Parts: sequence; C-alpha cells; structure tokens
Amino acid sequence: MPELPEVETVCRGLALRLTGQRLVHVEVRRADLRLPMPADFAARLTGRRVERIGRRAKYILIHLDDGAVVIGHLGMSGRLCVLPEDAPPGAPGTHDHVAFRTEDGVRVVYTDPRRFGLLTLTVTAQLGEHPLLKELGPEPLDAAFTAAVLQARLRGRRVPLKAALLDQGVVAGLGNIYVCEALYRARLSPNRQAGTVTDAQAKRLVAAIKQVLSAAIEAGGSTLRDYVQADGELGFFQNQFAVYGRAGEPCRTPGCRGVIERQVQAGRSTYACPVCQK
DNA sequence: CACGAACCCTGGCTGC
DNA sequence: TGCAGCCAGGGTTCGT
Repeated sequence: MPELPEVETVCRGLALRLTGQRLVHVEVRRADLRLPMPADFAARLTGRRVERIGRRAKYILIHLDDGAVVIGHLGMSGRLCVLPEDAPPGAPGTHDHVAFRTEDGVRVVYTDPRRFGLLTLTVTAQLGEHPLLKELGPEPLDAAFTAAVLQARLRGRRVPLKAALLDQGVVAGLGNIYVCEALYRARLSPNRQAGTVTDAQAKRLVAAIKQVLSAAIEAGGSTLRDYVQADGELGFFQNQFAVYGRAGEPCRTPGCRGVIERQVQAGRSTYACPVCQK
C-alpha cells in the first residue's frame, strides 16, 4: 500500500496527536510481523514520552524521550490509526496487532492483515546504522536529491528504469504507483535501460518525482483498498492518477492518441503510455 | 554482480 | 452461493 506520500501523511497525523504525549499502556497482541517484534517492546515504550515523529523512506520513526526510536513499516496493508476520542472500548479486530494509549487517553492501533509490515526498536545513536535504514538512497524531496545525484546512481545499470527506481538504494520511498506516475510525467519509458538516462532526462525525472510526491502528500496519499490516514480519513490522490490502473484508457497528454498499456515487470504491474513515454 | 522468480500472508474481486 | 484463481501499494531470499 503505502509509499512515501502515504507514510508521510500518516506521520503528520500521528505527530499531531502523539507529540509530547506519554505512553501509559502498550499491548502487543501479535509479535510475528515481517520481523518478530522485540520481546521487551511494550516494556521499553511504557512510561516514555513521544518527542517527535519522523520518517525515512517508507519507515515511520517515533522518537521517545529516552533516546529509543520505534521503527515502523506498513508493508502492503498496514495502518497506524489514532482512534476517535469517542470510540467505544470494544474488542480489538482480528488484525489489530499492537495498541498504544497515552496519559491523555489518545489511542493508536497498528493493524496489518497481511503482516508484511513491522514494528521494531532502536536508539537514536544507532539509527543511521540500522540494517533497515543504512542502505537507503537519498530522500526524493530533499534538496540534495538532484538530477546529477540520480544520474550517478543509475549509471552503468542495465535494469529497466522502472526496476531501478523501485530499488530503495537508488532513491528511497518510491513504490509501484508513484514510479509509474513519475515516469509518465517525465515522458520516459519504464523499459529503457536505467543507465541510458541523459542529463536532460534525469532532470525531468527528478522534477517529476518531486512533483508527483508533493501533490500526493497534499492530497493525503492514495487510497486503493487498505490505506487510510492516521485519523481514518481516505487519501484522494488516486483520482489524479494519469496511468496507474488505467490500462486501455486514453492517454491524458493533450494531443496524444496513445492508450495506456499494462505490462508485468519483475512480477509487478507497470502502466505507461507507449506513445509519449520513450 | 545483477537479474527475475518465488515467497512471506490475507482479503477482495472476478468468473465459472 | 461456492469456490478456484488472480490480484494487491513492500521487501527479502534464492536460483540462474
């Protein structure tokens, strides 16, 4: 589900409700997520205050007042939701794996039917060296992510451009949807060899990536099935998809007579206009 | 090394 | 209505 814009939206929602709050109760109902949760997860969080919520690529980072950091990932179907204040206590759902409560009664639930997501712990001093984070490429919305940087990372690579952009070590946070959308906006074919991208094309591609991610964040992310924001609201960027999920429909580029095609690359659907993406 | 397929797990949708 | 098959926003591992 969630790519960078969805994770960013969730982080902002959590920050609004959790920053400064002390966790008074943490319940782990299922610890066998993609990675097993640390046995002392609940104990290490209980009594700690949330200092701030950050994000790296598709990882949610919850910084606590003792230097501990919760690393969260939503996988394909994960949600991290703040319950409405008037929500009844009620029995937890089948896939509600972790529940948090703060001293002010704010309740947050981690739900993940497929359990491709994870929640784990590290400390601030080791954050950069954490195995989940240390190989990640640049943040696409950082000013430091430039055409020259992207081109250097693509140089010599013979994989299809789409596969290279999905590689979190090349650029961090893109997933299947936003790679397709960015390639469309940059008018580049998902099939071309990554290393063949020219200066001018890299420039277009970086601009397209930044634009599509920013627009998606502004729209609260994209909701296809599982994704919701931290407050349970849906995202609505899916209404602005130019290619994703539009196989057989006309290309939206003015004057282009192309029809969006779906193909399968490395087992995943790619959508592109064969006419205007070269 | 670099690539693609298989796999992790569950649910929703389609078509018979 | 039931069921088989396919599909899904992510990431890792294992062959070739």
